[in-house]
Amino acid sequence: MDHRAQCWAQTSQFIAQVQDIGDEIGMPYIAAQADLADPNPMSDEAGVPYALSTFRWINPDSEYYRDRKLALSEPFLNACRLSAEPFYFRDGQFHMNRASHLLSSIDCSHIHESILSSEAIIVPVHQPRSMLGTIIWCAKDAVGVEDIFRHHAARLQYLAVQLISTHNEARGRPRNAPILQRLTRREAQCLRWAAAGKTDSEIGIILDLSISTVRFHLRNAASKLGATGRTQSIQLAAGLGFIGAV
Amino acid sequence: MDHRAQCWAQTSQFIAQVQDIGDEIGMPYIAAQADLADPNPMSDEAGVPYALSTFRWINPDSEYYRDRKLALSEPFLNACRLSAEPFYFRDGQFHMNRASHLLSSIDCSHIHESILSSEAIIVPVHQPRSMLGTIIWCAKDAVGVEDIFRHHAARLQYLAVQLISTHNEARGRPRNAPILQRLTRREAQCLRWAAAGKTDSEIGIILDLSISTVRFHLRNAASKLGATGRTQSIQLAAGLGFIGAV
DNA sequence: TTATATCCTGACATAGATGCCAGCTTGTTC
DNA sequence: GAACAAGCTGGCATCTATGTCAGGATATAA
Repeated sequence: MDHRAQCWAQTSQFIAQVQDIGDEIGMPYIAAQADLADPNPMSDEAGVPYALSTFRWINPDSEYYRDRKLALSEPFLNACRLSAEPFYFRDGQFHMNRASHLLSSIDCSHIHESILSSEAIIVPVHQPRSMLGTIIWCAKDAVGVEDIFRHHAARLQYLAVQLISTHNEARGRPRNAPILQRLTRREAQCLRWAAAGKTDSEIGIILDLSISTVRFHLRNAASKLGATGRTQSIQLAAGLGFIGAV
Repeated sequence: MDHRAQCWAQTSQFIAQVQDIGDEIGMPYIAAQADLADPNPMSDEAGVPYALSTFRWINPDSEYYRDRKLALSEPFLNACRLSAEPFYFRDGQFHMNRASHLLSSIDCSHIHESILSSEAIIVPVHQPRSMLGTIIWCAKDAVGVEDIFRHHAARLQYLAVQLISTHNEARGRPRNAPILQRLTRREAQCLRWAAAGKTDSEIGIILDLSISTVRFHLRNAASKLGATGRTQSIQLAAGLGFIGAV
């Protein structure tokens, strides 16, 4: 058995575990997406959505997984974009194990109309190369999600990360980079300011370099990253963590 | 007590937990960095590095945290860039709970010279907005990291994510976005191809649109993201998971 | 019907990025 | 001293992106 097939086999084991743990904790309705930017549902090797083959949903008749706005309700997705931690949904709000304002700005007022669930545990999965996925465990009625979350968040998160990582490796997407050359200090600095939208001449002023030098460093950085042009450099460097926070 | 102070207080609790669990599992030497792109060590509210105030290191005299190449040995960092899952280091190689080729291309031949540890558990923490952090638990001598990893990886990962998230919220970095407008299908498509380094006219050919239309969508996307210019749009969209995999 | 959102297209001028050429300094190693 | 790497700078021609103006098509919901 070659490696890809092995990854697919491992993936279906993780899929089963995800459903099992959902049944165990009383939140058996599950939505999963390895890449939120992908309009297609997350599917197995044969192209069958896991939502068909394994995962159950609150309303079994709805092809919820085809309309991602319904399944992975927009506020849930946006919350995933902003949080690295797992969190849960109850009483129309997001919560986690600590006091946080990260998710307080998200408008949840229309969730109940689109997702027929009162309580849910959401695990965002931020991945290399700027890929973002999520797994959501839902309950139909109130099951005391706060306690469930406190006891199982760590397991759920680790399982979610493993499933999505394995699934991605099986799909060969994102493509794994063969080499990783070291970026010099100057190259990283120029990239960071370029990502902030600065022009070459602005970067030159900021770092006290001439335009030519800024161009020199950006060119070298692009070549090390295997990128063609500034935008792709930014995309690759950001996805590998070379750029960092604003 | 205001929210930021609360986050700082919570952060030091997590810091203590990280050291405690390290002692408990027999891997008490710890290196942490919330943002790999930040040349400064991870520090508390007063600016004192956690490496000074709390964490221990194998050689207490070395100011290892000042030289990140030494502390967070280059191959460790590069492995973090490529993996969303926690993994461990033993016998000069990286391993995880499953068969994976993700980290096999990384050259580890010079690790023993720079990091005086034979075994380590590495938890990469991929965060929103393209920030990447890590926490590394090390042992001086062999302690059977394989079993430790199998039993504690989930706890370690959840703790690492919580610590780094709280620390970032305390620092107010990355800045939390107030609003998140929905990107339309076309806007997302144009962004994706722009991130791949395509020019407006190339995107037009790919999506069968005129250059004007491509420009129209990219302009709208930039305005929704609060970005000025194409490069910043890419950086923001990538960091929020709108672009996805190659 | 009237909004509203999404989507589509064109023209023009200016600023910026890119490809290509060349040369310079500084420090290290042999 | 010679050879080498890393960093730094300039000029020039061309392509690309951006700002600003204009117009219209289609569909869905109130």
